[in-house]
Amino acid sequence: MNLKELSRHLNLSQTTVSRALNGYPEVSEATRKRVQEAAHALNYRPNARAKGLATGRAHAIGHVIPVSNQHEMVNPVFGDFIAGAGSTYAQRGYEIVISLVDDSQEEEAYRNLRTRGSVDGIIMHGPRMDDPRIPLLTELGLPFVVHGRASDINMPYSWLDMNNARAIRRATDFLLDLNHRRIALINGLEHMDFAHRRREGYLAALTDRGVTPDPELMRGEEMTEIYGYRSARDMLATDDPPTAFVVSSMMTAIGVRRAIHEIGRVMGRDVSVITHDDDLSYLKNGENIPIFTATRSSVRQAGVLAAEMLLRLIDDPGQEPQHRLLEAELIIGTSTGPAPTR
Amino acid sequence: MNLKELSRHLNLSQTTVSRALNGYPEVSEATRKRVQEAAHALNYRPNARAKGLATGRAHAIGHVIPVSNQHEMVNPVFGDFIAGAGSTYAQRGYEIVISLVDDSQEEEAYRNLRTRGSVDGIIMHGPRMDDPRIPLLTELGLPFVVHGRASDINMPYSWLDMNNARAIRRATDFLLDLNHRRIALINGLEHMDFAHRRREGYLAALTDRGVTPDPELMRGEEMTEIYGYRSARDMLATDDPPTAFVVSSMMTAIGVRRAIHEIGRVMGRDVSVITHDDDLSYLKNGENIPIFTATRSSVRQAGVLAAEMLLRLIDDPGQEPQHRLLEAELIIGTSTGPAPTR
DNA sequence: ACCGCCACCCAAAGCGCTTTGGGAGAGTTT
DNA sequence: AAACTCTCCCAAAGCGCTTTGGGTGGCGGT
Repeated sequence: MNLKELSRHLNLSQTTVSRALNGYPEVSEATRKRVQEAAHALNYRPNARAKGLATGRAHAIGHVIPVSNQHEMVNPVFGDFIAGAGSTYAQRGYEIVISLVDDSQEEEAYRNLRTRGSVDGIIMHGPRMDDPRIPLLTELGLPFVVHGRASDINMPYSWLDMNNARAIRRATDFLLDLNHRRIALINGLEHMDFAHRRREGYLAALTDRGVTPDPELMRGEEMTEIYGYRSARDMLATDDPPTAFVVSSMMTAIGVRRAIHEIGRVMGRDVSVITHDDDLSYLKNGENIPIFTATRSSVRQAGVLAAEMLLRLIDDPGQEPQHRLLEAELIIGTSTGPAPTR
Repeated sequence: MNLKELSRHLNLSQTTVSRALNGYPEVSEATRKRVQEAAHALNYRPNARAKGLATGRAHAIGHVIPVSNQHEMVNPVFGDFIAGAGSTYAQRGYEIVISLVDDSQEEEAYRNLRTRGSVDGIIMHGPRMDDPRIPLLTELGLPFVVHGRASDINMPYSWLDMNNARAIRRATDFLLDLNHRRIALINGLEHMDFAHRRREGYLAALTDRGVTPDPELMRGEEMTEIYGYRSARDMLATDDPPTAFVVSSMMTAIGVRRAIHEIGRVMGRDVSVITHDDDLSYLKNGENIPIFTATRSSVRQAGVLAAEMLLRLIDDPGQEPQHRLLEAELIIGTSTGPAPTR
């Protein structure tokens, strides 16, 4: 059932039917109703491609997610982010187009989305410190919102970020207040902007209290469980082990916990752990009593807000770039306690 | 830059340019080369919508993922599956369109994808026992592949599944061989087909050895960490606690482990745990020595294979429905050991 | 010299929608 | 009654491609 058939069926022109369905005023309410009913009854749905061709709008949003083939990883955070964004899109009738793209050919992917016209806007994931994608997207002229920021880029662009520096700073301060001085940082890959900022927050907290950061206590890798385990195990086996860990993700913190358990220590008593918690749906940080003391910020919510921001940008393109900085909440769990006195 | 401009630039007709670029034989190799070079130089890329309109093919695959709004969960397995499928699509120039859909309006979503013509085929996720989507998709006539199966549906359709029954049966047998008799099953939601089959495998293993299944030792919920923790904690606190757990996901097994630790028991010695492992990229089951004894089957690989199957179906639609049953591998880790003698 | 056959190329129609630029008829002013 | 003004509706062009149905010129065969 297409427009032509429907209009013939109604003894109306395609113009009128199209207008009736799209809410234009040049059609009487009586006919509009008649058209709508017929459309519903005959199960008519406009063809998306034709509509797109005619209007120049794809009614779709592109999410390009970098898949570094060395790691073969897809960020676990992505599922929840997209779920949040998706709920916003759904309300507005937008589709989600996902491109999984090898690091090496990201530029090509973005250009493709642009020139092939498959999307009206893009959400960019996983920005690095000096991310070339930002100037590229700006040049392409396609509306986009960055989930995160890029520290070394100072051209204007729209972003939505969590205050990583402050969150980790608070976390570190929390441990310092508990008299910890040997505090390890189990960070994400530090060419990623969020990880860089977290490190800055960690360092600032330490130096402000006159604690000299120890390179032996700082790591930055892909945030797997194994990585947390390995890092904690190694660090705890040294002569001067950390008494506390600041960890970049729940998944990794679980690995840290495993290492602590393995050597018969008790988390929260012998060794403290504080982690960032993205509030993932399948990995909630406990129920009433949180497992981990954590800085919490819902990535799902970030998805909702980023999508709203992008749709605003698409709706009127003349707008200034928009920004939104989310603050993490500090959740006190049972994984932290005063530094053990020797 | 569009076809018209490009062809004018080359002093050729649109027809010839189009044919040259799409590899039709009616054009001399000399002109073809000339056209290709110009296209590349001028950064020409055909408009996807126009191409789609003309050919009737969207060059996109739809993934409709159910988002039960009661749970507000997006399956963590999804990220890896889509990464696998995406690598296949990328090679063939297909895009991924994702619809996140509330359980209640799934039918509408599928009909939409069909009649709006945004995709050439669909991969269906999370089939339930008697899933109405299968007859619906068959009726719609859109090629589709189910990731999983639906036990109560006996019409033909294409699917790719893991042998859930056998995997869990092997897992249970493994524990029985170690002399465990009080074996708990921490399953997924049992209206999901995979969970149903796992339960069948578990029950078959027990009854074959003359062990009467105890309803107190069987649970089925959304596979979060918390759920694993809570279930194990409760069961271990009873008068006749299980000595072993069969768990449906790594995430949940981690929760089980937490409960075991919490009461000061040692996993693998006091309490055994065997889990299914989807081999998720960010949650690898250890490195050389697996943490958990597990039945392993890569969901990423499943994504690759399902995508290939679907593309075959799209390429020649006259084909019979295809099937593929993957077997899980049994990985021996340190989380299992002989049943403690009282 | 004629015919037929390739090899190459082209004009134009068509995919299913939106949108421009009217146009007919009823009602209102003057 | 003529001149406007609305209100509703329509025909046709256009979005950027593919594809149908030729056309043209060169070559070999008779």
